[in-house]
Amino acid sequence: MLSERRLEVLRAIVQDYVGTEEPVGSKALTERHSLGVSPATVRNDMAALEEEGFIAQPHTSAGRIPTDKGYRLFVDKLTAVKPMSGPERRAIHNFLDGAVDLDDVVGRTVRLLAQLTRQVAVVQYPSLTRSTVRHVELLSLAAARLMLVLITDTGRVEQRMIDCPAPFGETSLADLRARLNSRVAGRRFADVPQLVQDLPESFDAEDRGTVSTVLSTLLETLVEETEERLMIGGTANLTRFGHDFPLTIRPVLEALEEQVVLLKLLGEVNDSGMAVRIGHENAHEGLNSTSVVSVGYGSGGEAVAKLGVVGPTRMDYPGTMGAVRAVARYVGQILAES
Amino acid sequence: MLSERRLEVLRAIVQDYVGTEEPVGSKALTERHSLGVSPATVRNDMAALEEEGFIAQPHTSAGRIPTDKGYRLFVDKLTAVKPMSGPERRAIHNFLDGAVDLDDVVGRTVRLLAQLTRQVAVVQYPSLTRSTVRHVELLSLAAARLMLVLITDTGRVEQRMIDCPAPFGETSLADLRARLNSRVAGRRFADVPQLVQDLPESFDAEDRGTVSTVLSTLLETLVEETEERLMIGGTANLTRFGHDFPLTIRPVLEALEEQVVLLKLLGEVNDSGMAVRIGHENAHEGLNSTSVVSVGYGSGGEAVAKLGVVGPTRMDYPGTMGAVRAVARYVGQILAES
DNA sequence: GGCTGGCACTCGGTGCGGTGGAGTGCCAAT
DNA sequence: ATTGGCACTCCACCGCACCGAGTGCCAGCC
Repeated sequence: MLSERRLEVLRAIVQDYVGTEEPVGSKALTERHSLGVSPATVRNDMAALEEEGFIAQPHTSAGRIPTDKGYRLFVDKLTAVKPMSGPERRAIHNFLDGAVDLDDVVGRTVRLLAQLTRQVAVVQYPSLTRSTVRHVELLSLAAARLMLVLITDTGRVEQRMIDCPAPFGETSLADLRARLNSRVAGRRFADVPQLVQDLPESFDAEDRGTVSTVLSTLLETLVEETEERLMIGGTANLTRFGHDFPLTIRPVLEALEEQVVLLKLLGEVNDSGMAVRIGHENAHEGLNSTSVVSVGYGSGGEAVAKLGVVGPTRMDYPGTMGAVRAVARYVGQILAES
Repeated sequence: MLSERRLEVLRAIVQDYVGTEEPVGSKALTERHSLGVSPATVRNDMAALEEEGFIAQPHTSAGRIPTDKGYRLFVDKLTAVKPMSGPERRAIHNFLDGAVDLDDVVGRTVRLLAQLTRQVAVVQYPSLTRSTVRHVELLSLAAARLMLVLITDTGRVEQRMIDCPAPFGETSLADLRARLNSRVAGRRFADVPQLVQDLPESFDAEDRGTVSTVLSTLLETLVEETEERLMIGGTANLTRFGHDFPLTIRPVLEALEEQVVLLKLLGEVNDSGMAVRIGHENAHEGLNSTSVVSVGYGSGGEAVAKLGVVGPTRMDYPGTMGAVRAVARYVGQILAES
């Protein structure tokens, strides 16, 4: 195992490198941190750290930079989430509090997160399958044309057009609406399919076709929308990194445009409720030089969606994690209130 | 006025520069285009064009590049919109046809446009004020809690929570819903305010407060949402330009994140229904080295929103304009069908 | 054994002068 | 009005030397 001081050296290297964006040498380290030892000693420690794969040098006779493995150790053992200050927390709350609807909440969250972390922010809309149904509405638009509107407890609304196989009377419509709602209101979307399974049977033969159509549209909606929506922002922050970066920025922007990739990115969340993926830990190779900090958020105790930040592996992990956690917490509150 | 041949030279310069991204010289021009004159003659023409401000040289003894004014002349007089080929048109239609709801239509449109033009695509959601009301729905969520849902003929849906000053009975609710719809359904959103003005008066005193609250929420929604929503995509395409571009790309990304700027960007549309803003013609200075091609689209004859493309001034104008026009046309069709 | 100062070495970054080539402007001739 | 010829300009590229930060290693010291 590495000695205490060597870990301290690694921590110092990470901190300095994050700050300066330049490889850090032994002399600079001893000057900026009171390690109580000479540069020569630090050099020995660095050699050991390099041997173990925590740091690397871009070329002989340059300073060291942390490897993905080094950042991993730093995040896991050498640092703690940095909490937001009181004023910051208030500002977050105030900013989110003015939102008028779900789109607005998500939009504000993205902007806020991008601004706080000065990185790219990604916010997933509250998922349907993990939400509960607040209300199902059926509107008659024309003789054989219906509109289905789904409303979740998180304020999300989905709608679909339905062409009925046969005209559907206003009373049948009211009937279906009432029965649907009594069965599914307040229940989780995931449970809807089995809750409505036997519904067509209780209708007259002539209406049964339409009822089935409506139900299958409803179920389709649940499936399609499991492919979640999300919003991103702060892409301009990408330009703050590496001066080399046509090469760096291109694949990142490309990855950010693919919903599927992004959703995977937010990925699983660990014990403490927060996930940090560093460099090559991200499956998508365009993101091999970025890190992702993500966390679930929700109106109640349970997570209904995720949000996170994408930035260079060389990022301020404690600060970023603090901001992400704080924002998630307040978004949850806002959703619960609405 | 400039002679015919000089215009021809300008056209050749624009085409070559767009293709090669490098300043074009007199010799290269005569080789790649059959102008029927010698390089020396072309040099004279170039000197004249430069005198008039249509082209410029980055430095003495380099080739010429078109100025904004040069592109302007090119777009206005020297070229025509390039129509899409049959297969391309079919592909566009097929791609858009699979959309399940408005978000999906807009999302697909953005991706399509970005891919066709290989530039940044911007698509505005159909505006509320220029749409007509399909239906207004009022749902009772709790004793004194309502949800207002607005549905437009373009498939857009807006919802708002309403806290009532007093409990509101189911019959009153049905009454209000019916009266509201009979007044506004099929009418333009812009006309709604005056159509509902006298509605509270026809209700009992006890319900009047709630009715007013509902109406004011409705009107607020119209106002807030006049601040339109939009979607952008294809930002990765920005990296294809100028190798110099931390400086170039940064302000563009920043501008793209500001809704307000973007909406202004789509701007007015000229006679032919298409607007082209070149370089400094864009008010926002981050976009001084980009051009914007925009056009209105709509389900009927009338435009309900706009879409467009943002790219370098050095872009393929005929092709881009063709793609933008074609996409707008097909999106209009899709919206009309739904 | 671990820490330190000293020292030779490596290697990327920077500044400089020379060269080549593309492109221009001008002019005299057609 | 067009053209070929010609001198000139200036950027891009190349090789070179130099500088300095940083390293690895070693001998000495605690």
